Amino acid sequence: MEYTVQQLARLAGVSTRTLRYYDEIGLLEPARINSSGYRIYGVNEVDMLQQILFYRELGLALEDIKAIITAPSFDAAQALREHRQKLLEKRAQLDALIENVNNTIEQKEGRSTMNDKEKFNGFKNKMMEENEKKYGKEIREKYGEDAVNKSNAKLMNMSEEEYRKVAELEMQLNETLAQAFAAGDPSGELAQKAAELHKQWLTFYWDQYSKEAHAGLAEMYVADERFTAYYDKDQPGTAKFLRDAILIYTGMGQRG
Amino acid sequence: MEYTVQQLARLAGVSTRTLRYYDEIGLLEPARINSSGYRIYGVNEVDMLQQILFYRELGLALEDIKAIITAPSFDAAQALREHRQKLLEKRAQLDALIENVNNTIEQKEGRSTMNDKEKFNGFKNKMMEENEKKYGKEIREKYGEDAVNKSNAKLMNMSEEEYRKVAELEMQLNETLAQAFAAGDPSGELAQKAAELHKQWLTFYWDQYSKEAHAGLAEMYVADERFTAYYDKDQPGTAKFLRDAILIYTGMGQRG
DNA sequence: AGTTGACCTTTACGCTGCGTAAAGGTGTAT
DNA sequence: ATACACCTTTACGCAGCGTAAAGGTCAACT
Repeated sequence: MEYTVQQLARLAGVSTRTLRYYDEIGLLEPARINSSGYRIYGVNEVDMLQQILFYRELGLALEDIKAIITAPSFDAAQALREHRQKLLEKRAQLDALIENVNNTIEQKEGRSTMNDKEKFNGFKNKMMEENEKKYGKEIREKYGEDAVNKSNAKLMNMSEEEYRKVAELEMQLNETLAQAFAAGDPSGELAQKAAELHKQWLTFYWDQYSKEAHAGLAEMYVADERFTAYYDKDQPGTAKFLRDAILIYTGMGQRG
Repeated sequence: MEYTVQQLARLAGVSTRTLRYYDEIGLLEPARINSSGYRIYGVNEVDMLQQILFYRELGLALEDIKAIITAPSFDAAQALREHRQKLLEKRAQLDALIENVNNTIEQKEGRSTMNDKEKFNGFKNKMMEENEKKYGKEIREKYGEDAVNKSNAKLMNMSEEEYRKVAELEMQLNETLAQAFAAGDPSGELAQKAAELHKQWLTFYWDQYSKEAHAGLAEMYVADERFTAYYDKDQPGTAKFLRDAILIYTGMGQRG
């Protein structure tokens, strides 16, 4: 099989510009050029491109990818380790940045700094935790025997790292939700993103996700005043808004 | 007070190019231009620049900074929250990348990398791990922002080969130290060799070595009982002995 | 044969935040 | 007068393409 730029591009899910660029920098040259000057790629090039895209997804620079795939004796694992080193340093920098930004925001808003536990507790308080478990019981009856037990086990079993992640997810969710609420459209991009974040957040507590259960919980946010109070604490109507967004997200809006 | 570009640049610790660029994009224009076309900055501009650099350190785009500082009614906290959102997303992406890279490395090396637990269990136990991190925090304060982050990154990044090396170094250190302790003289050849080995061992964990930090750690070996307990586990007094040897080795003994 | 319309080509600017010349004017001390 | 430190503007380069612009090619339809 032979392919023109566009055919290969479609096959691999990249743009034709990308392929021309790869040709330009000598990363992936076509098998041959036809009489009209068209780039013609063969099967080998398809394989090469797969490789290239694989490494690209790992975030390697094209120059590094070139070194890896053109020199057969090149130590790819070593290159990856060096790459990982860079990524880790980047993340460390990001962490420091986020810390600073957090502190600045808190300072600007006149709040004091909190430690992890306070953050966690401040977000979702004990009451909400109880509610979550309580709702879990209903899931258990509806969606399987030990879903709740697993959920609890999952919670108890959270490492500090996971703990941090879930707290972070919650922050993201709250922010996105607030912005989405301001925008006003539960089917809008922001609101759907909030629903997505809510799903991700849920998966920390629920062992298995289902659209039905997700939509069910959304309904409870409006039906149960304790949930409502929590989500409405800054902006009244947020719980309802979140429910609508989730119903749209799960596609369960038409049935209830 | 009035300043030329270079004077202001030196004052603020940026390049003159940066100031000209900020002028170019309208982020910070000089108070006036003198008859020769020189940029002249006044006290207001100094204050502005401080603000700009503050936000720049938080990683905001110059365009956003411009919005914040030029529009007095602008909600800086809101901008920061949106910025944080971006940072959090970036970090989530980075985490995913790192995961992928880790998996790829493992696969390529056929299980020759180890996870953190495996790395640590071999030689330093959990307690020492905590201590290392704890001391790391103090380094961070004393010797630079991200020394610790880099240190952790370095550790995560160790290949099996490097891991073996550090384990071997530790064995050598322990043996040499035991012999030196038996000999009794911290300035003696064996003790100094132990100090040297200790230094080499440290460089696996610290991104940059300095005599000051080395001597500081040595002091902590005596000051902090958890360190002491670790080094004294076979022969009481070993921690103290190692400290003395290191102080002599680093030439920092006279100051403490 | 002519004309679409979908494809192909090369050239080149734009994005971010400056670093780094290059080519030339200014200010001041010697 | 000369040297030297300072100032100016203009402009390329960096990574990895997106996005025109200006123009050939190929198959199909009128």
